[in-house]
Amino acid sequence: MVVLPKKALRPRTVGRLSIYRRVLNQLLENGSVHIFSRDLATLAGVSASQVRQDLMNVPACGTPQHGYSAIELLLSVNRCLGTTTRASTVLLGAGHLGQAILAHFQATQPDLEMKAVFEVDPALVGQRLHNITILPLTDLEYQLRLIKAKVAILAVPSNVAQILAEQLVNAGICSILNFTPIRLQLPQHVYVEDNDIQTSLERVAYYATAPMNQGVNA
Amino acid sequence: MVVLPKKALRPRTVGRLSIYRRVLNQLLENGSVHIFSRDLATLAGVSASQVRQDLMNVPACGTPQHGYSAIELLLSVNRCLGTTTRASTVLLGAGHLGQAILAHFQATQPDLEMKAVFEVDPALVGQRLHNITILPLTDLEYQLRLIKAKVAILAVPSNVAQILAEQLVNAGICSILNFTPIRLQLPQHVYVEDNDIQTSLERVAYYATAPMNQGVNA
DNA sequence: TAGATTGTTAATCGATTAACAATC
DNA sequence: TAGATTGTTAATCGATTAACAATC
Repeated sequence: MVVLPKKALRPRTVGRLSIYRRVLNQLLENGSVHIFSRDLATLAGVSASQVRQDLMNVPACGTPQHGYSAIELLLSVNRCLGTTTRASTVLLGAGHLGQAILAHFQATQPDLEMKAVFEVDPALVGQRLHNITILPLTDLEYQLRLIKAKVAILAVPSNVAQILAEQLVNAGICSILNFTPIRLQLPQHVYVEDNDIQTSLERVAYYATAPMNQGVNA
Repeated sequence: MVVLPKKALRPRTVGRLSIYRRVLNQLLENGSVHIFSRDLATLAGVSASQVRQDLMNVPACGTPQHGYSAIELLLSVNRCLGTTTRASTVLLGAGHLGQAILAHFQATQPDLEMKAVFEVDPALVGQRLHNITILPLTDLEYQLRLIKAKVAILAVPSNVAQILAEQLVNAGICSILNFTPIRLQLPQHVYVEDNDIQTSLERVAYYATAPMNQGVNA
């Protein structure tokens, strides 16, 4: 096991490490002490090769006899994904989807800290949601700078997605989780993750009827 | 342009065709008649090569002078993705996320027809949501067979995800949109699309702080 | 016609899987 | 020790990009 100079992980690797982390937490709750790559693979829905390949980035340290120490591996993955500082986060859009996302925050406590919720609908502005006051979108950029927001979650109507995204970037946001079906046109340095429910729906519709013979599974 | 015997499209291709479809609809609303692969590419956030590669599956028929006819291309994509029959769909879980998904249905009318909503919480059972009565999870399999459900959307707590998924498959479901963070263990013939908000959150968190130098964009 | 674009094939790139020496 | 597993490199697979003849 060789420790390389730290390098950015690929998005898919980060996704799988995040899954391994959850599996490990679950295992520890159930009293497991050690785990083999094969078993971790099964629980995470990937191949054993993939697990070992991913763990090269962590880095992990297993033995042929017991595999990996569950607790050590978990700590190592945490260190790799960087739980040290919780990035300052804002949510745009307090509709059903926005509220569902806030509920996720409550339950899972990711490496993010929700600092503010913004909303156009005047009926919602001023209300409190999970202990966070809903702010108007009018002085968005000022507020973002004030709280030094780094991450934004975009759960607003399509027609305002691009213009709001540009304001976000202007105000220093560097990572966006985009729930709108619009493909945002932004500078390269901004990380954008699209979570497009509309496309997801159309894909399950397609495979409900289409010839799905040759194990085309996701 | 050669018409090949129809073959299942790959998930990513389906996703992009779904995006092209939306872009084309928008263009037609704005009065565009023709479109070049390069412009479609820009609007969809992909390369022109990618667009032409995808359109080989449709198939499309463009000219060097005007590119593609927007309306013909749209119809062709629709035919390819198969809008003919709307697959019978059910939603499991009527929490915030479930309600947000139902709202998407209202707005976008995908190639799915929502037939029933199931929920454990007795307080919600019996209520109506977007004109659909919320049913209890007790006689799930019977109800699914009754309405010949083909697609299921899973928006339930993690701890019941696997057991419910198995019931779904038993009752003839062949395509699942999985919003839980659990990786479902199901037979190969079932298409499962994971839309894991928790992982999405952890990924944007990672790229908010991590070295994100070499255009690692999604 | 001249020139830009299409449809398609070839090349590249990245991600996953297989293989295997080292190891406990 | 014998045997199964790790860490790592090589091979494969699939997806994206580049190239270019055909074309309008």
